[in-house]
Amino acid sequence: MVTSRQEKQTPGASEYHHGRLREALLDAVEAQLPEKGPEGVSLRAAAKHAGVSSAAAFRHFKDKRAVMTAVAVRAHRGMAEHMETAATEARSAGLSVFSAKGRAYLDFALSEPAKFKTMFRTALLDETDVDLVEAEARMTRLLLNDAGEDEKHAEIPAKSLLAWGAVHGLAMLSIEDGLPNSATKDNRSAILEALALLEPQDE
Amino acid sequence: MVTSRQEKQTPGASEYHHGRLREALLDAVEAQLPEKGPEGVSLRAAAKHAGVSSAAAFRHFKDKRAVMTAVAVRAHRGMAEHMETAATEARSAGLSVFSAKGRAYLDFALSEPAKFKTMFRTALLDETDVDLVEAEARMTRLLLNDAGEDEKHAEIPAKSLLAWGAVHGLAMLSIEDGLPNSATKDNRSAILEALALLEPQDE
DNA sequence: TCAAATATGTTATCGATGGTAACATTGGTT
DNA sequence: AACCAATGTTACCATCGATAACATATTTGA
Repeated sequence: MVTSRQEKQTPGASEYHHGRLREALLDAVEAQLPEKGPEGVSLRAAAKHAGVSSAAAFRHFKDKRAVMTAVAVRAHRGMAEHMETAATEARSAGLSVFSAKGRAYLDFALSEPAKFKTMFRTALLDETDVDLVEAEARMTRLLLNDAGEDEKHAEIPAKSLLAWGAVHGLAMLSIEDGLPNSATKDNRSAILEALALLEPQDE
Repeated sequence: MVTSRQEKQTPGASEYHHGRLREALLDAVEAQLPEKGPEGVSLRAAAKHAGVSSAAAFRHFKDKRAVMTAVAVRAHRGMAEHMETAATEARSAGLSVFSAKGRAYLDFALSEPAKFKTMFRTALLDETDVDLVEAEARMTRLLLNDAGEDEKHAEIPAKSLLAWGAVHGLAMLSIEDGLPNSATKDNRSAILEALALLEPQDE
């Protein structure tokens, strides 16, 4: 199932240039991700998948780190949209936005574990990349209920930090098989039950 | 600072055999861990560090996975002892064993981040290894306050699961730079404050 | 005791990988 | 039409994990 090079509109046109190699490479890396994991992906395999030579990737990315960073940006954006959708729906349905976000976070982590891991494999990423910084900031805003809008250096409330850590930790433990079998039987519902304890009940 | 091969007692003895190569290799890998990370360690570098040829490692380990598994076992045991010590001290001092364990978990993660990460990089580990299974079970028992002793398939209380996830997630986020600067300024105290919210206050 | 068996080293080599240099082709600009 | 930047190619390198064939030490047991 090798995705052949994207053809130009003009059928007889030369195929020397790919046309959208950058995106094709990112697609190919994402396709490897579930099976190979964030550290196991190969640029050469991605290039071959895109129907292009091994060295071509370096015309679009400085190095492998730049590729992984772009993949992480994609993942961050995908997760943010997933969470924003869930939050909007919950709001208009009069349900808890808090637990909707938590459920969406967990949903994404469990359904796209490799993308989720990639987002946090900082050793593979260029954390100075502006797109990545922006994507991370968007996630942070989402997780903190846009509370920190006043200033960048606002203190994170302990309760928010706790909730953030809990969803993240349970998601991570779940997808890395860090929980014993008893919890793994149906960890999604068990985790949601645990997170429900954090529901901000008007206080 | 290359650690030369361990000498035998008899000075004139042949140096063809190392004597404790297995342990020396694990030491060398651990030494690489902080800088290279769990996925960045090299068996060849470890062998060179131990003063031995590249292929020698495979006389003591089936493959790289077996090496990383042994490192993870060491890390699990180290962390378990750290937590047990903290728990014992808290108990005899009349302090909260719960928060002592949480603090010890966080301590270990923050002071030995690479070892901590290795423990949860399941893609690198052989999870069928008996030593690893045992070490993980010991950690699980510690985290669940030995509550699950009745049976292996006991349900984990939601509160325990929440606390477990929270410490783990906050530790992970902290060492992977997943928290914004505001929380990173002094994340240890901020995290401990967050965890304090979970203190089981007799209820 | 000493010879065979076993354990533990070594060297040579393989295939895959990320990365670079030198060159080729294309398409846009003027 | 001619140039030039963008984007592709081939050839090559060092490093890595892994294996095979061989060398040496240690242990075992007749």
